[in-house]
Order: sequence, then C-alpha cells, then structure tokens
Amino acid sequence: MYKILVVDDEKLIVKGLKFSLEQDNNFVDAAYDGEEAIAFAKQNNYDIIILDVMLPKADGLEVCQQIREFSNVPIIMLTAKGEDMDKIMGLEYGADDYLTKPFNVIELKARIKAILRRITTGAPNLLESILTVRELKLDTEKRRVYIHEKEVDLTIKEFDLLELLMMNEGKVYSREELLGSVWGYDYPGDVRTVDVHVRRLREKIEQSPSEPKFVFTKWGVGYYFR
Amino acid sequence: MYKILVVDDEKLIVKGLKFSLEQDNNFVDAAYDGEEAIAFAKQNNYDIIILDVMLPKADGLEVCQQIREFSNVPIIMLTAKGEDMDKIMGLEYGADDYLTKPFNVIELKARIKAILRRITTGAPNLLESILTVRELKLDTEKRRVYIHEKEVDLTIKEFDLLELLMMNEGKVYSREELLGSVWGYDYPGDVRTVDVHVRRLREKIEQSPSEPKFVFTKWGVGYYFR
DNA sequence: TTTTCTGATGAAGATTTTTTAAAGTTTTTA
DNA sequence: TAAAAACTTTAAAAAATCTTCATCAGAAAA
Repeated sequence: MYKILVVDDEKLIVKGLKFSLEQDNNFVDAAYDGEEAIAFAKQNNYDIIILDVMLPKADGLEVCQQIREFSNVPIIMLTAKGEDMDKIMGLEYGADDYLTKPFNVIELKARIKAILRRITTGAPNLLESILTVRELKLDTEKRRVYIHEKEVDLTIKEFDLLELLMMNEGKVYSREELLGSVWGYDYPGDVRTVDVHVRRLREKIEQSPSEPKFVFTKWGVGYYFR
Repeated sequence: MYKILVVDDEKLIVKGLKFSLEQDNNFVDAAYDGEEAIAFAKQNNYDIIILDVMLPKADGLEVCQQIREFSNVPIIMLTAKGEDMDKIMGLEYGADDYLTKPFNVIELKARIKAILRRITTGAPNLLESILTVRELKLDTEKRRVYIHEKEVDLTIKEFDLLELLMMNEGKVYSREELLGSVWGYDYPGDVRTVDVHVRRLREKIEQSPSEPKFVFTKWGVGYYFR
C-alpha cells in the first residue's frame, strides 16, 4: 500500500491510472495541473509521483524542479516521443525514471516497483517476483515462464497478458481493459487481437488449450486467471 | 437521497430513468433539450447530471462544456456507439463517465454510485460489494455467485436478474420492470423471456427449483427475492 | 366444480460470442 | 536488406446463450 500522486491534464489517463493503481491496493491522489501538483506534494508525503511533462499552469519539468526543492520523493515523468530524456533525467530536473507516451500500464507498474525497491531495500527482492500456481511459474523479473520447471518461450504480449492476469488472480478483465493495460491505454486496434493472443498463450501453457486450467473465459465478459 | 438531473429528448428514456432512480429514493428532475438543461443546472444544485450527447437546441457536449463553466457537478454522458470517447472524457468537455446506449439501468446506477462515492470519500469502496443471504453469496464486483462457498456459473442475464432482485430484497418487480432494468429500457422483446430466465436461474441457485427459497413468484404481479 | 387465467417447463431456432485458422502486416534479427 | 518472428486483421466454424413458442399444471374467478 503506497501513496501515489498522479499528475496529468488528460482526465482519461488520470482516471485509468488511478483505477489501475488502486486495483493493486495503493492510495492514489490525482492532480490536473502544475500548481495543484505542487500543492498536493507539499501537503502530503507520497511514496512516488507520476508526472506528465506537458501540463497547464506550470509545466512538468518546472514542477519537478520545484518539488525537488523540498522533497526527494521518487518521480516518474511521462513524456511525448522525441523529448530530451537526458535533460529530464539529469541533474537539472532530477526525475528518477521516465516513460514515453503512450506507455502500457504494466510497464509503469514495473518501473514503480523497481524504484520503490531500489529506494527501500537498496537491493532487488528475488522472492515475490516469482508467481507460482500449480505447475506454472512466472518470473516477473526475468520475464520467464516455466511449466514443470521447463521453460516456455512466450512473446512479449503473451507474457504481459499472463503476468497481468496472474497478478490479479480471479479478476475478470474485459478485452477493452486488457487492451488498455497490455497494449496501452490509447491503443486503436481491434479487441479481437486479445482473443488471438489468449489462444496462443493457451497453446503454450495449457495442456489442453480447449479446456484451459489457467486462463479461463468468462462468457460475455472477458478472461481471468485461476 | 440525491438530486439528479436527467437530460434526454427521448421521453421514454427520461421517464424510465426518473422512475427507476426515484425508486431508490432520489429526487429527479427531467429536461428535454440543451437550453432547458443549462437553465435547470444553473438554478439547482444537483449531485449528478445524466446527459445525452444527442440533444435538440444545444448538443450534449456543448451543454457539458457550458455547465462546466459554472459548476463541477459530476456528469455522466449517454452516447451512441462509435462516438469518440476520448474526446468526451478528455479535458475539453470534462464528463466524469459515459455509458453507451442502450445501457442497462443497473449499470447506470453502479456508475452513479461509484462517482458519488469517489467524490464524497475520495476513494472507491472495495468492501460492501458482497451480498449474502443464507447460503447464497453474490459478489457484485467480481460478478460471481456462490452457494455454500461453491461457485455457481451464471450467465450475464441470470446474474443481472439476481443482482437486481437481491439488491432490492422483498420488492416485487413486474416482468416489464425487469425487462426495463436488466434488458434495457428500449428492449422490444417478449416479457415471457423473463420467465425463462427466472426458471434457469432457479435451476442453478435453488435446491428445489419448483419450491424456491430465494426467487419467489408473486402471482399476477411478478418476481421478488427473499 | 368448471372455466379462465397465469406461471412453469421443455425444446427448437435464432443470435451472440468465442475459438480456430489463415493470411496479411509490421517489427526484429541476423 | 532479407529472413524470421511477432503481431493484427479477417473470416469461418463452433459453442454458449438468449428468445420464442407450444404445452402443461396449478391458482383464481365464476
């Protein structure tokens, strides 16, 4: 349970992130412009701040700089393609990490986790990064999947899909939610893409893909892991 | 008891929503075009506004924008399929949520509840989503139903039906009301469809479907849960 | 008690959703 | 830059669900 501040002027993004991070049992505040962000950061003691570069009133870099004057809270910047990352990450502004829009939520969560771990323990935690369910093992750190200790070769999308579903065992995700989380919140493509990836994932991890034991279909709703 | 404004030029929808929301002990105003909506919103202090995108005189997006100039009241937009949600939800118009027509009333109520909760408490309430009556348990969040802790697989309609009845224990719903709430206010089909779904629901949750202990028939009127 | 309704039940057909297969596109790798 | 791998789209087949209809049983009314 971390306290997180999300700052972006696009309500849809804020809403999506808030929802997604709260799913993982965090407390999330939202700010929609630079002034608000600074005010929030002063009043609260966040574990991490996620900050868009483009903001009304005071732009993200400026906000980052101002927050740094009174706090060392980790900051992840959200940037558009083509911005000068070295500058953002450099001494002048002091962000801890950045993500290029459109990003996918899993990636963001991975970065958050990595930063918090770096901050709190100073060393990577090798447990807790491995999820095991019956004969299926998923290593989030190494991005590897095993069945009966034998490695299964998954593609990026297949892995992200399985990781998301496994990390939220039992939760039913609609295709739209999966597209949003795995493909990025503004992915314009067809939802059927999800079906095809689920199918290939099943072919790789299920003994009998048509009677799955891990990735289930909730008819009319979506998919879930159990 | 909330003050709600419903804006739509289709009288049937307005009427249905008004009825349904008043059932839950809310005060509901109705407006039938954009100008009216703005006038009402100015004069009254609503807790939430439900606003159709397609409106005569001033369209819904415009209305939304104009209301935003003087108020932060939460707004739920009703849209047809295929409209640009990002735009609607984005900064430009600032709706708080949207629903695609035809929607079902349960869904709308859930959204209203979620928004009001977010506004008033600042955080979503993760508990209180589970209804338990004797050995029957219904999880509205996960959309799962259990009998004696054993999961029962319900279809979408069966679940929606049970959820509505359970949430209003004791209240007798006519078939027409059930069609309106579960199938959508503009569902054109036969009311007998309800019977068939009730029957199949009973087959799944009742020990003896012909002597039900949960879903009862009120002869000549409709069905209720107890 | 008989008649007339209303609700329950079973089953067929229609519809919707998912799975499967295959071809086309894009990205990565060698 | 060509080949391979990964991803996306499309179409069909298959499966699950929903709707309708016909019939039967039981409740209410005459």
